[in-house]
Amino acid sequence: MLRISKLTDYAIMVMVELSQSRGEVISAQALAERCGLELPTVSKLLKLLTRSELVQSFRGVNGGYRVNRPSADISVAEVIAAIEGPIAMTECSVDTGLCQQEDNCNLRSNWQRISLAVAEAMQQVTLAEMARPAPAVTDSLKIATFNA
Amino acid sequence: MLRISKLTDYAIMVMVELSQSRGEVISAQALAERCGLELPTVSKLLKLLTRSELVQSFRGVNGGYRVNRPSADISVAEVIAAIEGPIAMTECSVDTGLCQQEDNCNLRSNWQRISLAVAEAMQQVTLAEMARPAPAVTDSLKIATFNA
DNA sequence: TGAAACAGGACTGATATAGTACTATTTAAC
DNA sequence: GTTAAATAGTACTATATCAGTCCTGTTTCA
Repeated sequence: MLRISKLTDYAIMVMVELSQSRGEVISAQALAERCGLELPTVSKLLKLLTRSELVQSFRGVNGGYRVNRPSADISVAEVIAAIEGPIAMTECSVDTGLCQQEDNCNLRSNWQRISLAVAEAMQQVTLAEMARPAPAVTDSLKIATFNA
Repeated sequence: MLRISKLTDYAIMVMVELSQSRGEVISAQALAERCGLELPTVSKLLKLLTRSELVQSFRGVNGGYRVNRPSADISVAEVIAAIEGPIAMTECSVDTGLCQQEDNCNLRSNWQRISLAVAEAMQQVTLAEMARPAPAVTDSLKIATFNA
């Protein structure tokens, strides 16, 4: 169903929560409680988010996590990439040898193009926007025509 | 990584192949050979595609499958939906009770909005386009700003 | 009547995801 | 210095999904 994983969904929740207390250092425990998630799960996410430098960690007593950038500067795409890796729709012809028309298989380049469009869409949605209610449907993200 | 399943990838291959012989009835066996896929796999896909009325099936000797609509009228979104079900990014608050801020949880509506945008993007890409090489990157699918 | 082909469902194995646990390291406070 | 709080890293397990296969039944043409 073309969906992101539960963990990524959680990660957005955690990031939104964290970025609403920007500058403040918050422990994984506190975040878990605020988000209604399990501590081990939240810890796992925060480790990944730290590696991608979306959050900064502080060890020791009174340690925790903090976002540095304002939430309007952090895109959903960044969070997805931190948890799931690069956004791509298919491995398509990665494991080829299958497709007999390999040479004139145009699917691959088209999939890449679609992936790019989706990635761009995600890049334009910030955590600040995720924290607010979505505007009316008529204001939805719009996709320009695919045709050149 | 936000990807469609292998089966959906295969389904696009099969549909592109089928729609290049529009009007002609082609057996699952023949399609499997042309696409370099296993017969059982292709059969499975064709059954799903038939249920979604993307293709028409004919039983008995000399039976097979056929697309009725021209490839320019069939979108990638339709094929994805036939195999994977509706396009949606998250179940988000489907299994809630987790999120303590349920009432003012704005994530859900935003995810729906993003899903809608992605679905629209897929709706604009036709099988005819998938069969051709992708235009230059500068002509990529573009997503208009998320902001109202 | 027999063979070709699809329909439907069930089953199995592989892979990915989700969740958990354990050990090590860091840091502040007393 | 010792202790407790907290993150870092890694490994493990269970579950769910996905991919692939197979079997039985039905339809249709020759």
